[in-house]
Amino acid sequence: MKANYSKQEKLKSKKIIDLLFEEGRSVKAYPLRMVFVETALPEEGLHHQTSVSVSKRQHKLAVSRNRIKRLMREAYRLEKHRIDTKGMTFASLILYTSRDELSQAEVRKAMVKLINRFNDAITSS
RNA sequence: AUACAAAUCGUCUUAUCGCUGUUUGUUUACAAAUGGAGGAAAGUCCGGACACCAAAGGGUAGUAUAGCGGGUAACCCCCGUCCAUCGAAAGAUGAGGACCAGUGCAACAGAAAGAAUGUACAGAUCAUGCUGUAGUGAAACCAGGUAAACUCUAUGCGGUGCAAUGUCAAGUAUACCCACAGUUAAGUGCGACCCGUGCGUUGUGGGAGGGUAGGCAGCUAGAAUGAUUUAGCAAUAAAUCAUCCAGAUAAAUGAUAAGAAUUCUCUAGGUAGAAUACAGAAUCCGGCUUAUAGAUUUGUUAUUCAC
RNA sequence: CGGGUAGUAGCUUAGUCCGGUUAAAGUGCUGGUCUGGGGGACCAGAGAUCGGAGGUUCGAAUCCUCUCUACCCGA
Repeated sequence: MKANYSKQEKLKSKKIIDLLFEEGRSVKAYPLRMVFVETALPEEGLHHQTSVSVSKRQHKLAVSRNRIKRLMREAYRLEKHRIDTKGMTFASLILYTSRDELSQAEVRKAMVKLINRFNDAITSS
């Protein structure tokens, strides 16, 4: 699998995002938190759509929010081959919960941990 | 050495892996080529362009501006200049029209602060607040002061904003629109009020559509940028030549590695370590205001030293 | 993109429109008295240069300009 993260893989539907906050389950790996739900996706041939989010309350400057989101996207791009959806389709949203700005290495390490816990969570259910 | 003014830059290079606009080629997802944040993109404080709202009405109210002259598409902007205040100077700052149109206001002190009146001393006088000085106060004998007090004068301002607006496809209830004919009472649109003006309710005929989630246009070639010349004290304008320089939409512009540059710290051979500001386009321009590590250039002021 | 509200003792509010003598009140805090002690009541006291900067004025919490923070509303 190629290590890219293009427009088609981003979660954009407002309805699915509302569904996530109502019915989604979550796994955590500091400083990240992933909310996910099993649902049908608008794009054909994809097993997983995701999106990233940073709280405006915790990071007031647009510059720092942009930087954190870029780091999260980069980490997801490099590590998404670890995701195993077992043939089901999932939508998810990754949230950043820390007030501090971390380095790329730390975010990537957390992303690996997060994806492993996600795999465990959907296997056990 | 010090201070003042004006202007500029505000990390760079290479490799690998990605994101995104456009073009081309295969083909419907890849490949190649080529673009991809700022001086403030910010605050949203002013002024416009553009679009729609009945035709873009009249008056009142409201609101903004305020020496004089010029610049500009326009301005609460910019330039020149006079005056006032601050500074040793260069220079900086200024909502700087009118209290002989009217109304109001002035704590404390003071005889008296506005249909005013009278203390002490001296002088003058037939006599007297008649004259001067003192005293209170920010302002005191006069038809004073105060308009960032109401107000007056002059000038400007219709409203809403690209989620404007147009268009395409999907699709369902009669709440929508147009034309004609009759009706003029309530009501309602035109930012507020008054005037004025449009609509109205019924019938006939025709067109089509609310809400929801989308695609496309608007959407970036412009009061554009750079250079030169000319006019002008200047702001700025004109001419010629050259250039194309972000268009995302749950929202691109990034990550890693190596090297270089600048600054600081330790040590004094040079190595080692740390840091590199403020901050991220969302219709587009012209300003203002605020944030900003550090670096550079030009001009000017007074003092000292040297020649 | 557009519009609005608030900021004053530790906390909650007056005063701001229409400038003036010591910025007012409740609660909380500190000390004292009453009680064997606590609670409670009573008495006394401290605590603010009015979010920040500049301007107008003789004088500014109040008027004007800029700015910061928090919150709300509309499309």
